[in-house]
Amino acid sequence: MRVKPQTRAVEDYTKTIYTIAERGDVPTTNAIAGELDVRPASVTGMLRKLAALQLIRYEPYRPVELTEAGRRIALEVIRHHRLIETFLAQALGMPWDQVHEEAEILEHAISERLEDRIAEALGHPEFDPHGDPIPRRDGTIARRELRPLPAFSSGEAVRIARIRRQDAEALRYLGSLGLTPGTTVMIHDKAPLDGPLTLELRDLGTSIVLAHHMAQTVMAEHGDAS
Amino acid sequence: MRVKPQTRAVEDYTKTIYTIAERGDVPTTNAIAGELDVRPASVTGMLRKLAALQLIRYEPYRPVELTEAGRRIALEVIRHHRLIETFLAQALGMPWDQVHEEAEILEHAISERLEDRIAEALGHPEFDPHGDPIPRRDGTIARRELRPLPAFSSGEAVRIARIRRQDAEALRYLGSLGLTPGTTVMIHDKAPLDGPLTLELRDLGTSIVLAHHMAQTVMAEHGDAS
DNA sequence: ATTAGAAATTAGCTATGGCTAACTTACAAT
DNA sequence: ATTGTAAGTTAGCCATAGCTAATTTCTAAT
Repeated sequence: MRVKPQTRAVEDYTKTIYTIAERGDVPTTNAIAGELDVRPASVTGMLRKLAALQLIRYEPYRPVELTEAGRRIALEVIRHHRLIETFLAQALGMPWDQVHEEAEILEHAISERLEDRIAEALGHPEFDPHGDPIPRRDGTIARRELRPLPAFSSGEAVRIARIRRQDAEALRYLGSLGLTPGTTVMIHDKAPLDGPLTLELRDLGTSIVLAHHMAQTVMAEHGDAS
Repeated sequence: MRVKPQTRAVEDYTKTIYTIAERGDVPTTNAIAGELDVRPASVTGMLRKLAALQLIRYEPYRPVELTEAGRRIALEVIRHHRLIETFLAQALGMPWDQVHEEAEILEHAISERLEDRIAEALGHPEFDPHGDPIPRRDGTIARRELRPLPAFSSGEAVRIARIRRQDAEALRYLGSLGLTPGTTVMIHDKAPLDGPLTLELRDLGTSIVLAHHMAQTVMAEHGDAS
């Protein structure tokens, strides 16, 4: 999975293109600029460079696409990121709403040697504290059939598996409700017209109400499988 | 001890100036260039910038001197570096000859928040795996009266406290002989004219021979004190 | 006092990756 | 077919921090 020395910008752009595509959006100049918090003009410049490096396929005015080489770099950076998040949470007890920000920087600073050691120490985890899959060294990724909470029906018991958010505030909120990966909840009620969901925490027996747009970011699977 | 956002170059230069002065050398343009592996012309440029930032006092053609602000930055970076080394060795079992290289990069990537957590997890250590003192958050440093091995006399029992080297090869060599901080050795013999030292490892009872120039980098204190 | 040689500086260049302002292109609505 | 608007690109700029080559300064030896 090793490629060759890359600048931080190259790592950030390939990673961003990958994650935009992975969540089903289109990796346009504007989308990338928004994600990286730079101006679109700067993105155009970098896209030309990435294309020259054969990391993306790029036609002006068209969305970009990672090449196989680009994908490998993206996955490597994401692996770094998610392993670091997992390590910070498990080894140092850092709260799950803080680990993303730290990993955002450390992902560029960690060596393969150290990465291996961390993966080893953690027992080669497949998922990070948010339930995001950690790409394996060979570039493969664990696949799961997850759906957002509102896609389940009232009465169903589901196991929360992944939170598709990384902003600290939302994570703190969800954490305070007990909605973390691994938790099993019962869909008690779904208010119509994209209204809030009422959930029952299986373990505590308590009931909570969650806005539809928040529930959309909570991915789950049936029952308390695996 | 917090100051303000600094570039990596600023951190590297202030740290380098500090360590050159700390080991008793004179922080000249050439010395800094050698340490950082850049050309002297580049150093001159950076020195002008550091002076503008009030981090050093600088007169052309003269050695530089850190200001109080510069010293604070240097100590902060060194604290990062040595805490990371200690963490990598203790928490991840990384060998002491590898931790320097990793820390060299991570020292610029770690947040104060994470640093605090690491210090906490380690129980606020005062020394890193090489015996180098870890500056405290308030900028103070543990002081010890150490002397290089050849400064002791035959027959003396000394406790190794610090290795003034960071290259992996020398560290691996010393480690293979058992000469690590905390070990107590007996100076068995000193060959004249800067000849090799014969040492006896107290615990194992084995005898080893060490070149004078290597022994110079091994700092120790009397007996097995503290 | 002069001068050779080492040390340091200056001048001018490079690459990276941002930015703004001005423009071009694509496309949807008429 | 035309045109307005949003999206994207180009041109030209900036800062950072490196480099080489040429020059200057310092210092120690004569």
